[in-house]
Amino acid sequence: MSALNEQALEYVAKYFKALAEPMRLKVLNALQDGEKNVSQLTQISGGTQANISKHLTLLAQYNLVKRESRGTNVYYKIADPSVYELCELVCGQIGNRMALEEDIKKLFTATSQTD
Amino acid sequence: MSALNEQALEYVAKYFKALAEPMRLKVLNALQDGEKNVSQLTQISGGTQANISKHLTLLAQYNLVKRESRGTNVYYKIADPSVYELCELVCGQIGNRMALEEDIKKLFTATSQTD
DNA sequence: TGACTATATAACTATATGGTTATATAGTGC
DNA sequence: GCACTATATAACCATATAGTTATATAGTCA
Repeated sequence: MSALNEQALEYVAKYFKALAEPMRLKVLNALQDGEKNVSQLTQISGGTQANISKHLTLLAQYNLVKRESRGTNVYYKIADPSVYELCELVCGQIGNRMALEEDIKKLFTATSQTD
Repeated sequence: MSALNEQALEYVAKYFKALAEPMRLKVLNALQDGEKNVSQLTQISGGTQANISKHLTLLAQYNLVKRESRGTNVYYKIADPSVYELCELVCGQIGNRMALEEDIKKLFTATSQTD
């Protein structure tokens, strides 16, 4: 990272920003076991159709998911599973190091190792 | 990540959010070769003192950096070097997969492997 | 064609936040 | 105490964005 210039930093920041939203993480989470269409993702995530569609559009813009229309449905899938490595790393860091408060610690130590 | 609940997702999202800002990445970048005080970081980053101080406060809240006062100076250092793994992963992903535009590709392939 | 379903988008609101300027706080040395 | 330096914070503005509602678009099937 040492030689990254301004423009590159902005790109990296934007990438992190795409992941910095609970609903988008939820969607990515739901896509772990394979592609799903918008209706399915809407139901799983508990959001509204419009909102999920917006998030999916954003995720697709950052190439985090791939879009494929089939009939009237649009299926989305993870573009690169290495995105989950990021989440694992973050969960690990939070679980191990950031858990100053006990209740937060519990959230992660109990659940983050199950993938 | 599969079993993460709402609260955990929010925490992960917040963590990503802490990294989703060019100036903060710049500061973290500047801390790669060891601790620095606020004045140094202000100069390196090119921001204002108040702004850098705000970013540092936020980074400290998320335990991304550690704070240590010595005299009138306050020194900050990376709390856990594994944060750079995240950046590496992201740089790799952007460089390899997200580089739809050639000019963006160049930003990363030329510079991101130098750490 | 028309009814129906699935998805995307536009317009809007409310909230969060990055940056700035000015000021407060705190340590050092006289 | 006073001057000086370093850092943090408060108040403010401008912008970005998550979510909502309503509507548009597009595919399917009768």
